[in-house]
Amino acid sequence: MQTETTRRSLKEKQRQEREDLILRAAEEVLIEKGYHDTSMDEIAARVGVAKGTVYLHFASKEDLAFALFEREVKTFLHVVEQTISAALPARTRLESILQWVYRGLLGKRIQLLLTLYSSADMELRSGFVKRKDHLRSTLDRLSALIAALFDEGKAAGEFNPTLPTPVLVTSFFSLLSPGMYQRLIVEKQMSPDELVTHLAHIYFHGIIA
Amino acid sequence: MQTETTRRSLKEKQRQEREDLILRAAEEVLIEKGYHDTSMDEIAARVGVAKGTVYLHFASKEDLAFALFEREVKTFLHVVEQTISAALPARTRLESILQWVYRGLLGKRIQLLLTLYSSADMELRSGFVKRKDHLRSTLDRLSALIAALFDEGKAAGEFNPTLPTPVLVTSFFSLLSPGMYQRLIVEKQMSPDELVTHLAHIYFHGIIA
Amino acid sequence: MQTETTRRSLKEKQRQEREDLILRAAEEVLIEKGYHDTSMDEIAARVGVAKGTVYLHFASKEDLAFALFEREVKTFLHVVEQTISAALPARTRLESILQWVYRGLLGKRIQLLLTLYSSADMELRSGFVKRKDHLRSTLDRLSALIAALFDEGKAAGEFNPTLPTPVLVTSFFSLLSPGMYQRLIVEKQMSPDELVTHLAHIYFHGIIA
Amino acid sequence: MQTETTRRSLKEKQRQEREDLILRAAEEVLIEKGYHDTSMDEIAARVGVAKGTVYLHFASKEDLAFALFEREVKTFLHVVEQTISAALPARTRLESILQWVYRGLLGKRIQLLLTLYSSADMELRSGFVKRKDHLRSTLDRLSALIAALFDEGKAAGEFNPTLPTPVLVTSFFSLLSPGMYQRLIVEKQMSPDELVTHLAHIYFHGIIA
DNA sequence: AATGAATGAGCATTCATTCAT
DNA sequence: TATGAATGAATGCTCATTCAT
Repeated sequence: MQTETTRRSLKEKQRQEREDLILRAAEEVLIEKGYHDTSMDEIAARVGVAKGTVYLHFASKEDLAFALFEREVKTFLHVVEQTISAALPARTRLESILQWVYRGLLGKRIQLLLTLYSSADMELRSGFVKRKDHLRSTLDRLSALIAALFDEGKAAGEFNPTLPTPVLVTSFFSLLSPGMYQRLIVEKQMSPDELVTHLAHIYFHGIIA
Repeated sequence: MQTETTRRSLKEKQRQEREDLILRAAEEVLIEKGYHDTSMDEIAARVGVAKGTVYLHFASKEDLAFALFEREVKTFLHVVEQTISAALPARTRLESILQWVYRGLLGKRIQLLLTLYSSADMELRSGFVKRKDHLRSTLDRLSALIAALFDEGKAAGEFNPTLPTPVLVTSFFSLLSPGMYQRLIVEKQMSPDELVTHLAHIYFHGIIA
Repeated sequence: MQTETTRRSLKEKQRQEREDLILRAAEEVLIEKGYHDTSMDEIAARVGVAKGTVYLHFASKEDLAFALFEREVKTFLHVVEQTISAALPARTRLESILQWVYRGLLGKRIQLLLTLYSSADMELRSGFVKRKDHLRSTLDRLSALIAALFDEGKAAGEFNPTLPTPVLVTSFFSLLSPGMYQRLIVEKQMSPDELVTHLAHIYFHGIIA
Repeated sequence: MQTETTRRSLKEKQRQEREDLILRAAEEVLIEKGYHDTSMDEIAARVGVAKGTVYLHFASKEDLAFALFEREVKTFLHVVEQTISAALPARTRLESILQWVYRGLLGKRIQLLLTLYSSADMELRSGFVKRKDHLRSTLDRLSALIAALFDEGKAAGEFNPTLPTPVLVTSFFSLLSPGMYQRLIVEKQMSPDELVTHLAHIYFHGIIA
C-alpha cells in the first residue's frame, strides 16, 4: 500500500518534471516566435518527446499557452506578495517590484507574459475568455494587492490621495512594458537599474524641473 | 479631353473609396480578432466584395495590414506635427497629444496601431522587417519629433534635464497603452478627459503627495 | 454601299492585324513560359490591349493556343505542299523539309508547335479533343502528304518497300524533335545544316559502317 | 531489442509501401492529366488517404513529381546498365534497349518520363532546375553510357565513325518517343516487336532500298 | 503511458472569364 | 468596340488534434 503510494508519488513527480520541461520549451519558443508561429511540433521536438505526449499534459495549444501565462502570473504574484509584506514605505516596495521585473533573468519572461496578455486580448479572446474566469481571480488578486499598496501609501501620506487608485494601478503596470524593455534595455543598452531609477523618478516625482 | 480627365478622376475616386472601405473592414476585423485569426475571406465578406477584389488593392494580407498600420501612424504623425508647431509650452503640447489619443473616436484605432505594432515585433517579424525600412523612417520621425519636444522643454527649463530624453520618450509612449484604454475607459467608464488629467498629473508631477 | 463595304473591309483588316498581333505575343510568351505559366494578362499586356480585347478575338485561353497551333501547322503544311510539288527525288524533298524545320527562324516556332502538340496530348486533352476534329483534318492531310511522298519514293524504287509507310512517317516526324533542337543546336552549338546532314544520313542510310 | 528492430523495419516497410502507393497514384493522374492539371487533392483521393498524408512523404507537389521522374529514370538507367554489360555487339544491345522500352508494361511509364521531362523543360523550369543538379548526374550518366556504347561500336567497326556520337545518342533517344508509341502501337495496333524491328532497321540500315 | 502517423479543416493566393461602362 | 475592375472556383500547403499500436 505504501509502496503503491510511493510509486504513485514517484510517477506524479516525474509527471510534474516533464510538464515543467514542456512549459520551459514552450516558453522558449513562444518568446522567440510568438503564439501563432509556434507549432506543437516544435515544442515537442525541443522537449524531446512526441507530440502526443504534449497533449497528455495540455489539452490544446491554447491550454498550454494559458498554463504558461498562469505560471508567470503566479510567479509574479508571489514576488509581489513577498515584496508587499515587507515593512517598508509603499514607494520602496513599488520600486522593488519594478526592479524585480527589469532586473532578473526574468526580463524575457515578463515580456512573454505581457505578450501573451496582449495576445489574450486580441487573438485568443474567444478561447481565453472561457478560462479567463480561472485567471481572472489571479489577476484580480494581483491588482488588489497593488491597489492596497497604493491605498496604504495614500493613508500614510506618501501618495497624492486625489489620484484615483485604479489610475495609479494601471499606470504603474504600464511602466512594465515590453516596449520599454526592448527600446531602452535591448536597443539603447541602458542598464536595468538605471532605467528603473529613471522610471521611479518620473513616476513618483514627475518630469517637471 | 475634359471628359476623359473627369472619367479618370471619377474612377480614381471610386477606387480610393473602395480601398478605404476595405481598410475600414480590415481594421474592424483586425481589432476584433488580431492578425492571424483574420482571414482575407472575412475581410472581403465584410466589404461585400469578392476575395479577388481585395487583392486588386493589396498584394497580400501582410500588405493590407501594413497599409493600415502606416495609415494610422501617418495620421498620428500628422496630429503630432500640428500639435508640436503650436506656440505653447512643451507640456501643454504633450497633453494635447495625450488628449487626442484618448478622446477621439480614434481610441479604437490607436489600439489597433499598438496591437499591430506588437504583432509586427512578434509575429510578422520577418515579413514586416522587409517593409520596416519604409515604416522605420515614419516611426523615427515620430520619435524624433517627440524627443525634440522634450529637448525643447528641457532647454526652456520646463523639464528635468537629468532625465534622459529616450526614457522620456518611451515612457510618454507607454502612457498610450491599449491596456489603459481598456481598463479605465471601457471597463471603469472613466471619461477620457479625466483619465488624461490624471495621467498628465502623474507624468508631470509624479504621484508623491 | 461601296463605302460601306470599304469600311467593313477596313475594319476587317484592322481586326486581322490585331488578331495577328495577339497571336505573335501569345507565341512569344508561350515559348518563354509554356502553356500553364502563360497568363492572359501577360499576353494582353504585351500586345498593349486590355484583357477583354483578347477575348473579343479568342473565346478562351485554350482557343488562343489552339489557333496558334493551327496557324503553325498550316504554315508547315503549306511548306510541305510546296516542297512536295517539286519535281525532285522523294529523298531530296524530305531533306528539304528537314532543312526548313531546323534552319529557318522557325526553329523556335516548330518547338512551340511540338510543345503545344505534346501539351495537347497531355494537358489539354479534354479541351483540345473538342476541336481536334477541326485540326484532325489538317494533321491528317499533313500525314497523308508525307505518306504519299514515301509511297511515291517506294514506287520509284528509292525506298525500301518492306518498311510500312506509317512507320516511315512517324519516324520521319520524330526526327523533328525539340529535344534534338535543344541538345544539338542550342547546347552543342551544332549548325542546323550539319545536323540535318547527319540526320538525313542516318535516316536514309542508317548508322552501320 | 530484436522486437524493437522488427517493429521498426515493419514500420519502415509500411512507409515504403504507402509511399509506393502514392507514387503509383501520382503516376496515374500525371499520365492522365499532366502536371498542372493534377491536384494534390486528387492524388490523395486516389490513394485513399488525406492530403496531409501525401505531404508526410513528399514535401511539395514538385517534389512528388520529381521523385516519380527520378524513379523512372533510375529504372531505365538500371536496365541500360544491365543491357550494356552484356557481351554482345553494340547494335544488339541498343536493340535490346529499344525492345525493353516498347515492350514492357513500361510503355506507359516511359511516356510519363518523357512527358515529365518536357514539362521539366517548359513548365517547371525554375523549380526543377534547383534539383536538376541531382538529376543531371543521373541523366548525364545515362547519356554517357549510351555514348560509350556508340563509341565502342565505332571502335569495333560496327558503326559509321563519321557520325558524331552526340547526334547518334540524341537520335537514338528520339526513337523512344511517346508519339511513336501512341500512333503506332496504340492507334495502329502494331505489335511492339514489329515496331522495334522496323525502327532498328531504319536506324541501322536506313530507309534506302 | 508514449508515440507519431494520419487527418482534414482552414487559408492565402492566382487567374481565366465576365460584364457594366 | 474596347476596357479593366470584379469575380470566385481552384489549389498548394500548414498544423492542431486524434487515435491505433
